[in-house]
Amino acid sequence: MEQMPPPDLRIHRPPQMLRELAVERLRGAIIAGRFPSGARLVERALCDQLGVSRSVVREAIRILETEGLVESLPNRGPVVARLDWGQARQIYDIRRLLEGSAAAGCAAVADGAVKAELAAALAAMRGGSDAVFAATTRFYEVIFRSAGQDIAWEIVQRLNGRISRLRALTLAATDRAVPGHERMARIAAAIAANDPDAARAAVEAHLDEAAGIARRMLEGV
Amino acid sequence: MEQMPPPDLRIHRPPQMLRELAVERLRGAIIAGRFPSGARLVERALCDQLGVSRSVVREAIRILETEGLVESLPNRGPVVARLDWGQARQIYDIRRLLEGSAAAGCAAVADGAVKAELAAALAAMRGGSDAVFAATTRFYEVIFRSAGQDIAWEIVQRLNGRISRLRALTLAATDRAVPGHERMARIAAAIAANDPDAARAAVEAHLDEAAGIARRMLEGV
DNA sequence: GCAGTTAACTTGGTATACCATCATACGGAA
DNA sequence: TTCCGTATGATGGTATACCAAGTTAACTGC
Repeated sequence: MEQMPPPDLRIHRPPQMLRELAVERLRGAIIAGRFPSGARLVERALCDQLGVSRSVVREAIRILETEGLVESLPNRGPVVARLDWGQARQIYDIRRLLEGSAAAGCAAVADGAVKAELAAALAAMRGGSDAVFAATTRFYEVIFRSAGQDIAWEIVQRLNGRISRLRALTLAATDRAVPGHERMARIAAAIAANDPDAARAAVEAHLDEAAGIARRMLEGV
Repeated sequence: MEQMPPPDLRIHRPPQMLRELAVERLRGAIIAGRFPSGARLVERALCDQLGVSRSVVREAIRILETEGLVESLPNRGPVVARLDWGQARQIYDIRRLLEGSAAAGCAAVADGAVKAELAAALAAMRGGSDAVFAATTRFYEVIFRSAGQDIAWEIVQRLNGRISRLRALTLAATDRAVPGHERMARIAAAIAANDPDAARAAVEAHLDEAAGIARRMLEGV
């Protein structure tokens, strides 16, 4: 006999650990530019601002360090990492390889469900910049996961933290939302047509454009 | 007139932080198989074994977590991550992309100094497995750095932590040291000839062979 | 034999204290 | 006045003790 599934009545106490929340807060603040490049991250001050203890702050900083958002100088403590065009170029190059490969792999195996999810993410991109960000993330996650490349997806997400700082400025300066949507629609179309080469080319075109914008912003300064 | 480079007289006080030492010890122990897959990493026990305090152990575990060597279950604590062929395959795929690109980039720009360093690393591979490991690392570091791909090098190093666990078994089982040396010599030759395509092909052949060995080990079980 | 309770252990988190180092500001001597 | 040394404070790094919540396992009573 099939039992009724046990109803999930749990209080849903945040299963997220305090340190994860701290990481997200800090990462968000850095990406949003509330901590400028080179700013010192004073532990005790962060404890007050986040309302957590030093252990949590320190572990969070270690994690952000591995993401390249923070770097610790000996005897000086952590500071917000600087981002120059040399680094951004490398990151775009790596994303070009990884996302291109994932899009090709996804196009090779995409079935109806994958295509529907991509279309849904694309449709969800109407709205505020928060919705755009979430939908974009979802879009790429579907591509990577369906291509069976979870580890590459993790790497790309970590890399994105570093260059997401550019997005804040990009969005503030130019309204790139519409062309971005267009580019992603082209990627989705190539995947819908199960055309790996076209998918890779679309991804690379998208990234080349983004890299160009980043370059103008970072080199112009 | 060329000035003498300023002599480095610094006392060289261990600039390494305790936490870095702990990370290296733990990583080494996991790679060497002293902590089997799935084993729980009890914080207080590690404090005793490493002779450091909980703060250090916890931060070290966070770092190993981002390397994929450890994963933390809520309310259970950290355990040694399991490595299956699905993950290893993904890692080899990513290395194929990144190392292939780096070798091609290196071959495109390599000058005499780079070629000499590669030859030196190759020569240093005579010796115990420690020397082989160090020389191999140095070999790839030269390739990535000379290609201007420091960030990709960091990523590859992090990924390598995960599959280095295989190397311990590989070396124990088969003596792949000699063919490995041969493969790397072919990479160095392609770079010495400034032939990017050949360099990429040599790297990919090397990795395909390594992936094949890993597959037989992980799928056979 | 089995169910329910309890006890021990572990974790995540916090607070606190201590030390070494670095930067700065102050004060005295040439 | 200027320079040097020192006192002081801020900061990071480390260690230790403690608590609440959860898991695990044993134990006990039926």
